Amino acid sequence: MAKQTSYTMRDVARLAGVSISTVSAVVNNKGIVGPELTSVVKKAIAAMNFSPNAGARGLRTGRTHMLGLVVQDITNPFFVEALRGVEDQAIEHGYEVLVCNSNDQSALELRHLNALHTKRVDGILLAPTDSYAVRETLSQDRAPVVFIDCVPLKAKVNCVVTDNFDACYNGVRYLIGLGHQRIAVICGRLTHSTSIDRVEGCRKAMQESNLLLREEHLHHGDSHIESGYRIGLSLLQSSDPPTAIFTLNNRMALGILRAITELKVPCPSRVSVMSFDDADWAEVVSPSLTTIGQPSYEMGKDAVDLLLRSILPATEQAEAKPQQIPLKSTLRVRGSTGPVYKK
Amino acid sequence: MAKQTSYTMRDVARLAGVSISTVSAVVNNKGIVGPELTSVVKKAIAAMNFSPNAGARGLRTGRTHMLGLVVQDITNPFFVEALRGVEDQAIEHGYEVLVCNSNDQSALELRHLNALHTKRVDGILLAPTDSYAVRETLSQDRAPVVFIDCVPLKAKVNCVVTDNFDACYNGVRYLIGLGHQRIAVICGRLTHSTSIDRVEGCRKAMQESNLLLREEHLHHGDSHIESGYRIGLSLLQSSDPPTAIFTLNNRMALGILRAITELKVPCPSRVSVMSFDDADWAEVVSPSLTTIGQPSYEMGKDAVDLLLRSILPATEQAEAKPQQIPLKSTLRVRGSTGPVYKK
DNA sequence: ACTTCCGATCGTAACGATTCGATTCATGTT
DNA sequence: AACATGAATCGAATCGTTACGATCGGAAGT
Repeated sequence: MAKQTSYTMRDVARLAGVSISTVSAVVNNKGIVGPELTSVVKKAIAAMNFSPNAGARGLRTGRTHMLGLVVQDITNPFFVEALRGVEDQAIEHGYEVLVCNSNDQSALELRHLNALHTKRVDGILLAPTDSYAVRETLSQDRAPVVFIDCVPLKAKVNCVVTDNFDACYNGVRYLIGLGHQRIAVICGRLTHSTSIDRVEGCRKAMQESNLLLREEHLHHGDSHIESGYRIGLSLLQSSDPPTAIFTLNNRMALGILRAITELKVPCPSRVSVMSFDDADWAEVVSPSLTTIGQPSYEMGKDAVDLLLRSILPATEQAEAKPQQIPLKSTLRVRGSTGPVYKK
Repeated sequence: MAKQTSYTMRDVARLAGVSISTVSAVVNNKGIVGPELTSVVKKAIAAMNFSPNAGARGLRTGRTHMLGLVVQDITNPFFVEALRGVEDQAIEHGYEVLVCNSNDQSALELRHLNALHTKRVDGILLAPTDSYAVRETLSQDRAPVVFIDCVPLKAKVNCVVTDNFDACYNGVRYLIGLGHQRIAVICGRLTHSTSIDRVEGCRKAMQESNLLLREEHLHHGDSHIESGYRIGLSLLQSSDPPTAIFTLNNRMALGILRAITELKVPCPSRVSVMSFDDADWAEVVSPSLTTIGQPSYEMGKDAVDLLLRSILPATEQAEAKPQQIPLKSTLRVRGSTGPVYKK
């Protein structure tokens, strides 16, 4: 194996017969090097296939041009879309993205955050698995952080989130409008602001119609397919099953659907299903799934914008106070929801 | 904003009253520092919340402990699973992963590869969009590369791939066993070794049964949902439609299914559908989808192992010749395939 | 008592880039 | 002719770490 020894600016300088500083000036397009020297240097660079050592550069300049993205579960297409938004926008501004999947384990999340600090990334995008690792991270003398999807409880931070409360409120009102009264809500872990907001949105809609979101109708999953499946089975087999099921995440919706097909429960005639988060398979499953879609790609993009704003503060006062960028979700009615079944 | 100035080893050394070298020795667990000094230094490190600057370290040691992963399309769950395998295994060995999505554009792929080189990653995992950027990348004095999913045409390289040929051969034989004779194959771009192998596998199975894989039955998509949908529509509406459709990728399968539900073609009674790549929605779509599943998570893991082996050559001769690690796919028969329809 | 040796600690020179003040040289002004 | 101006180029210091040779005691060997 070649021992990975690339050329340095010194080599280029020697070949071109100029000083190292001149090479540096050319590489960084400083525009202060005369045209003929510039071309000589560029020729040397091309000849040697020189590419600057980002580590050394970062050491000197204090900027690494890397962003860290820490997501709770990369398996979730929602985060993949967000990742795409992040990447596209990062590239656009000359940044690379270090992707970390914390796999719903806050210990791993913490480890990732520390690794990112050691790598001296210029900024961090964080979709936290819980809010506890956060205190560490938000300390001064660490890179600025933008939260996505979910904000740490009672803390003022930069974040990009969707209108979870309103979206669920509207979703449940839609179900109630179809005549449903026994609505089961399957939520993720309530350590997430996201889950809390969504549940509260549901609760408000139900209260307005004098329905209670009773404990027995609020089910706690872990955002994964299996838990949706398990809860779905028990729900559908209970003596007094709900007429509508609202999962607060699309992985769990897959589990519910699996339970439904397995038990051959007619949907939506016997039970309606609605899910948070859209997915590309939503139109193709049987029946096609009514969802509340979030603009996840936008979320990633906007988050990078916000982050870069605090990395490169244009005006000194602009970056003073934490900003929250709210995005709108949209209800996409498909085949899995319908009027309530009358006995 | 805090101006992102972390403590350095000098600061720690001063506080602990020792030399910088001693701090370094402690940080790296060299085991040559006396127990009492070690504890003093560790205390100082903790007090200052010191974490070493990876850039400086990399500059000195020549290793960055970063791996680059370049995938053609992060939207494809197959690559997400592979990514998970890569991450888990990388973490395990103390590496971080720089994820790059080339979005099926080879220009972007090249840009990513150059960026990774500038960042001096220790190794690269590459699922190429086409084989042309490869020559650049495989040059000496660049980091070692392991290809995943797809190998550059006629080049001996390190790679981890599945048994594309055999899997398709077996898949088509299965369809033929069900009585199908008019089998449409929808392949991705034939610049991929993967696509080529798969098509050849199909071709062999058909030839053995004296069927020809005629040009008109080989359809070229671009691996995305839309192209599957478009091809599906035209196939199903043709005057002499195939009795079975085999998509060589799961995104296109979604497109086919969309076309089928839209045209209300009974499946599998009128047309059978089979797809390469499993997905978590495959059991839930209507009808559930017969697939050939690849061990994508394993692929990622194995690829990292192979890569690390050429980064840290244990014995000098071990890393001499390129290795190919082959993995097995498995046919998962579900509801979308059945006996051929008799008029 | 004198050397020898060894373990623990320290100083310093890299690593490869950027930055900034110093230098050079040609031009324009008086 | 003497000097100021300014553009183009260069040298040296610096960023934070690791690696390696030097140093310094004290224990052991004779």
